[in-house]
Amino acid sequence: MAKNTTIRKRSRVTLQAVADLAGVNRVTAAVALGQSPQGGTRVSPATRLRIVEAAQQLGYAPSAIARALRGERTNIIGYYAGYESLDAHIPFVAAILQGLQQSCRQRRQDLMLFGSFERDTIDSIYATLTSGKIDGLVLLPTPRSPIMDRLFDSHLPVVAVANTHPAVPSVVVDDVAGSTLIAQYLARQGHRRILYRSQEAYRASAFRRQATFLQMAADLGLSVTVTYEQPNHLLSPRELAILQAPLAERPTAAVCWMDLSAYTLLDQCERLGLRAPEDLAIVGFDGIPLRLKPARRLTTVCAPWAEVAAQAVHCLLALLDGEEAPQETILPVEFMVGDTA
Amino acid sequence: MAKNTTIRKRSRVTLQAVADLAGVNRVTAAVALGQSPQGGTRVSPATRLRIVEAAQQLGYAPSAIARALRGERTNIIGYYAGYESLDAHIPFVAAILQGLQQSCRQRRQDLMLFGSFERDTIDSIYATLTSGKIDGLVLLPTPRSPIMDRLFDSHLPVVAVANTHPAVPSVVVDDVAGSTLIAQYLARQGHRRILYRSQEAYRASAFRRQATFLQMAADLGLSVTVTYEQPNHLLSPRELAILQAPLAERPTAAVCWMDLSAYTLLDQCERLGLRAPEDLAIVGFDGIPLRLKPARRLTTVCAPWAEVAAQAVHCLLALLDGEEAPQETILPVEFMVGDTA
DNA sequence: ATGAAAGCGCTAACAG
DNA sequence: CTGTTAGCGCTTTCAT
Repeated sequence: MAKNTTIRKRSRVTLQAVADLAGVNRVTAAVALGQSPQGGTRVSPATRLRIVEAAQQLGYAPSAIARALRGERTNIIGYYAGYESLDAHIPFVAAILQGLQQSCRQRRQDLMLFGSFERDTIDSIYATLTSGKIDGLVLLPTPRSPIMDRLFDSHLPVVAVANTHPAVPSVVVDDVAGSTLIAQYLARQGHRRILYRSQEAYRASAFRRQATFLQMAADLGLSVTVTYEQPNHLLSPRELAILQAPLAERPTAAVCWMDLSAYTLLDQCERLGLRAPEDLAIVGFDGIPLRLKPARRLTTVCAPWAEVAAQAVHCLLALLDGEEAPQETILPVEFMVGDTA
Repeated sequence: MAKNTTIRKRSRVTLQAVADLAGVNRVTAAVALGQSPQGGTRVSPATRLRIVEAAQQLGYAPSAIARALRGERTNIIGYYAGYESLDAHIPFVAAILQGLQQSCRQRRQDLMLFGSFERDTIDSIYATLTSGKIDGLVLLPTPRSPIMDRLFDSHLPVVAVANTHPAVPSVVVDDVAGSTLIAQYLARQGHRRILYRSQEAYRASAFRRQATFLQMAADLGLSVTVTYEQPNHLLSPRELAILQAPLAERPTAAVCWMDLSAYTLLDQCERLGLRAPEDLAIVGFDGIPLRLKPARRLTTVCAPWAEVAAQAVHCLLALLDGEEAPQETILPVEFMVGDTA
């Protein structure tokens, strides 16, 4: 019952075989079948027909590898997100992947995904990335991946997404506008004491959001306390203390640097008996439409992450074609009122 | 202000360059640097050292493309899921991607993702897949992709995940055990009239779940009505009618062929004023732990999809190494009681 | 309109 | 221990 399978060794149908069957030279076949410049004039219609038929009959498929070796271009682009950041369960990641996948297909590029584990050495990752399989890399700069600096010295073209990096062109969302909208909304709702929930590691984007928010809040006369979430998004002792302070001192709203952080806060607040938005208004940042209805519709700033990824692919291809790419592309965001603030 | 970037043309450091610098022949350098069989004995320690230093100095990275052309092996494996089935927002897909990514990294393979649009022709997809960039393919057989049959005629090694396909080895979860557990649980809870929510298109796995459930239900004396969900998982008019029938006729439990379907049902029931589980118990199938707390904790069968993907990679690599692969690998599932049934 | 030559970067097989 | 030869499949350039 347990039937097993082995494979016959793959024997590729080569251009030579097609040429032989059609009775012409390899080159003639190549020109007839490929999308060469002189394709139209070079081969006579009759020969071309013979060649095409031969190819069809043999099931010829050109070898992308040979082409790549010859042409210095693989038409593969890579995505690398640093340690552990390739978890597609995270809506942000899923959106990026979606955008990459679609734009790659549109531009006839193949997409290669690179993950890595903690234990992988920089050298091994660097080697993988620069082995020549990919023409260029879309990169999510993360603080924990010191690979970045190595990469920027290499000759591999790189475009950053979501976080800027001084050394390469990047595609980001309008963190300034997003944070401004949040501050204005909360001020308009009458909030005066705000908790801003940030994160330790330096990320350009998170930093911009925070800096902008603090600036705007100051302008609007809001008082802000900044805390830093723990790695798992859980509440730190300090955050606990702040949230359980006497009513008159306690913040009435919390702004989180990203949605996941906000959802966790929401969850923890429920356990503490704090209702949102009555006891604590909660706002996030990301706003990806979810397949699965989450427990609460978060008030947040919607960022077009898929579009960010798509733009990054376009930039990368521009670079590869020797064109210029803008150092920073900023995509607009939209404020979205949910039921948590 | 708008600084722009172009790239210097990539000029690869070749083996020849390293050899020249070290004052040896290309081949000697190749042997010294590569993981050749005679690596240990062939090159003298002194020469090797010179070569390694030269390589380091020049920043030599071997060309994976050239190796692939030479060795008939790219060490890239592909994943293809048919039209539109590469949406990482779907937890199932995310889990598969996760499993692929991790196992690929472990086995030192690179992972290439193939998506496709409705408008892509079979030929173009087929060409992409068989262009020689990948050594083998992990495939999610879906009813809407007639590419399958073409692929199985090609020489590209394929392993199917989630759904069996007669032509290739496959890795699936234990649909029989899962459906059995569900039927037994519902019977034990005292349910007698069940709605089984299936789907039209033929999927081996969905079919197994349904057939098993019907069989078990019959054995347990449950009466089952089968409906087929609409493409968007929404309720069909017939389903509406059934759910709103008089209390004495109405089913007391609904079993959905997959979680997404169950979540949608849950959502719709709320709107109809049907509470779960009091008015209608709801059970799903998939059970992927979610990052975002969903509105309800679904009662479901947990399937180890990431593990399925990992196993598929192992199978594929076995095939590629000329070994045998089991025609069908079945991974165990686990029944998980949530708060919807 | 077609063919011949050369070479992308690498490595297995055989000399020396 | 090291070098030479040959060729993976393709395409660009030059000659016919």
